[in-house]
Amino acid sequence: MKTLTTGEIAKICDVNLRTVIRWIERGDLKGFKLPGRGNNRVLVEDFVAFLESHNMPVPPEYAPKSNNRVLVLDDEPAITRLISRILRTAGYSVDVATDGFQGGAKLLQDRPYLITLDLSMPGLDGFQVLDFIRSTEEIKHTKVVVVSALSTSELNRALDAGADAVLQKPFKNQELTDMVAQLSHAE
Amino acid sequence: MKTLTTGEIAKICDVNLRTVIRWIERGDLKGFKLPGRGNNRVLVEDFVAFLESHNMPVPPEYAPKSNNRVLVLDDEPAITRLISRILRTAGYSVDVATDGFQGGAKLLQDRPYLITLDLSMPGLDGFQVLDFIRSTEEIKHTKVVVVSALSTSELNRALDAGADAVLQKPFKNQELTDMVAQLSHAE
DNA sequence: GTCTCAAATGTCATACTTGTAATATGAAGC
DNA sequence: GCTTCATATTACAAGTATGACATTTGAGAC
Repeated sequence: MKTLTTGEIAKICDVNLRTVIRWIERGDLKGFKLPGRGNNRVLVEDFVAFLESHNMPVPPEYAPKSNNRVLVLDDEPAITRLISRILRTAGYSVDVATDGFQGGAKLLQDRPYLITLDLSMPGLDGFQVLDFIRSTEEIKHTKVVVVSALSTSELNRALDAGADAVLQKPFKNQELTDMVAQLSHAE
Repeated sequence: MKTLTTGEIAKICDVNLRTVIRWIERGDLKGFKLPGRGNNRVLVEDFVAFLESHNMPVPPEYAPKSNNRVLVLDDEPAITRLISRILRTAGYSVDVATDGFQGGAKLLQDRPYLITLDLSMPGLDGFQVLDFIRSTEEIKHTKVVVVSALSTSELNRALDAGADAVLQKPFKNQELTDMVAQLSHAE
């Protein structure tokens, strides 16, 4: 549970420490007090919410949605290695899940900006996964890139089911990076 | 009777260990000393009371929670229906996941108190799931009941891997409810 | 433009809290 | 026995809250 002190916030916002305390007292910034003399602490998430609600710049290290966090979900290690190498080289922060359980857990735990999804994993229906993602509030905004060797008509079905993009195997490195880059710059 | 060390509390509150000791010395935080060198210990309930009385954030894993939320993970609808009917009748609030992705996602989304886990789901290695749960901070405290038709030796392996209890199929209704009840009242 | 006023923010001194570093000692594991 | 790790202790450094007061900022009014 990472917290910030008034001094740290003062430096980040380039204001006086006294001012930060007043923000907290006034209720503009949510915080709490330590038992001792009542030193203030602010949860990082509350601080970021404060910054955003006032259109203040959010320092990159606290930006929650750095558009470059990607989760690769595929059961074949050869594929995950390939994709993660390509995307890492392109500057993305890549995490890998090799089964459905890890995939679902990491998606909700880390909230990556984008996920690459194999449509045909053993014991896992890709369309069902797509549907679950789109109907779950916490992750419905996740960009989904379907990577599959299935036919074009199946891939179109994936687009209908809510995929943001599809990539037919085999693919060229640049096709993948272009696609991910486009989705990352979308908003 | 779960207790916390000063180091653990320091991490949770994001303060220095020295500070935690001062809180205890000053009487802000109720604790007691072990005989040896006088290492401090704090009851979880006292710690939570301390947090609440100072309006400090309480980490979800210590928040007073209803011990009756259960997630059933199994790919066979017949099994999920059976288990969820039994547990619902026994008064538990039951959610169901029929594939690994849903299982992982719902575990991290809803943080149920207990999960029933099928060891042999298609495309999903139950031992790997167990390992993932035990090594992921947010959910490592989840009670895991393995339900399987596998041999006793495999079930023992599951216990070694971190399962809190195992249930060999076929089982009687009461075996399941007894087991879940025992784990729910464990702490 | 500039005057005025009010609100917000900065400055400073003081007292208290918390962090840091080094060291010593018990706890836990082998 | 030994090693490794976490914790307690000490003394000191650094950070923070508070109050009183100064300064800046922005919005009207003229």
